Amino acid sequence: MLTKDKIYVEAARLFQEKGYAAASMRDLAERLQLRPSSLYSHIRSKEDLLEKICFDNAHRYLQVMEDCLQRPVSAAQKVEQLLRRHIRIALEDPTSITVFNDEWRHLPQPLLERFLSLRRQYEKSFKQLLEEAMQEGAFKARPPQLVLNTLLSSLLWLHRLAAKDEKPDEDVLVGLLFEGLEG
Amino acid sequence: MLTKDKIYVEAARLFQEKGYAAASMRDLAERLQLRPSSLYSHIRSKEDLLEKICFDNAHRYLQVMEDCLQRPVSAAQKVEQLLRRHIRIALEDPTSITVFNDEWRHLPQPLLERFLSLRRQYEKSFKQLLEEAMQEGAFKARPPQLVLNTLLSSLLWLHRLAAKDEKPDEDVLVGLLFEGLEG
DNA sequence: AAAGCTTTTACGAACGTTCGTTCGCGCAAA
DNA sequence: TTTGCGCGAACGAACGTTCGTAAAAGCTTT
Repeated sequence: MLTKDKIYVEAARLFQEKGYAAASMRDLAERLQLRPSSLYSHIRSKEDLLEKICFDNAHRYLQVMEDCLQRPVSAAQKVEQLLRRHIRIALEDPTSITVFNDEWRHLPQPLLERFLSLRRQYEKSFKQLLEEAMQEGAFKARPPQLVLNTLLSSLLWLHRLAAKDEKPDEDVLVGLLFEGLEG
Repeated sequence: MLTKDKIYVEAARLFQEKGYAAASMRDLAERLQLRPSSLYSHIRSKEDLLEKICFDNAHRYLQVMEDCLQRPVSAAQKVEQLLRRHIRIALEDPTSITVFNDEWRHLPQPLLERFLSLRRQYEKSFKQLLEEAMQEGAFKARPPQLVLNTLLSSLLWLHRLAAKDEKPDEDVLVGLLFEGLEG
């Protein structure tokens, strides 16, 4: 594995454990058995590490959203597929998801604004999909904005459970979330 | 208002905005129109600020839990009351709740362990209450541990909405969460 | 395969900055 | 006269990062 990639992986772990601001480049170097200055042969700055982790995951979620939207199934089924893939990501890669979820606010401008824009785009798509499923009569829960928020809160909570090794079963969780939607 | 109290209030705001590690005592002093050194006439350290905010809120939640548990009503009604008071706290005081919720991990040992112990105690009571309501047949959603986590994730997400001034209506939210429980 | 050249990587030392905090002084209220 | 508060100055520590150097690795030409 390339040193560069190792740095990104370990950085995600470190940011997860201590938070971006409390994590130091000297911490990071020690974990990689390097001197602090050596890091800069591979990366440009600490902020770059955060940037890559945040945007890679943002694009990952947006890609999943795109995949689900263009499937030839009902809106409700699209939502289910979206939930499943969301759950899988959070359970399989809790480390970088934690950073994506909790540390993005330390992005410097103008990256912060670009990141928030991607996030709004994702939430907008999600909300439209929920509204579609409601119009189909598949979901009774309302209003869409609040349903979206409770769903997202549960999905973005998963990485904390995964980090504690309390991974819930995907089918059970999907069942629980769906029952709440069908009312 | 006493200077000391002003410091705690402003510290909570600052920690909310920047996170504990990224917030500096010089920031804090400037917002209070004081020089950094003057802070230390009133407080002992930055860590003390975090400690007070975290533990005050932990005790607040535990007090609410105690109140709800000893009411002479059904378990399901206790849960409803608990949700309502939870929601009210998060919407009315999102600032200190954010710190309580996101920044506790920067507590130094042994405070961290004491804090986590309070948290476990709270979650244990909540879970027992949910199980009771399930035995009464009021709730169909299962398993208790997962229901607890989805509920807590929604409740502990509220402060983010409140901070964005998107406060949901209490009755609507309780309705949504309860429908999910009743299945 | 050996030699020469280029690029990549690791390093020690050090830079300027910011951090939390301490100290002693002066002023104002009690 | 004591007590409490605000302040300027300064401390040592930790921070992200830069720089020049030297060894290592890769490539090209013999």
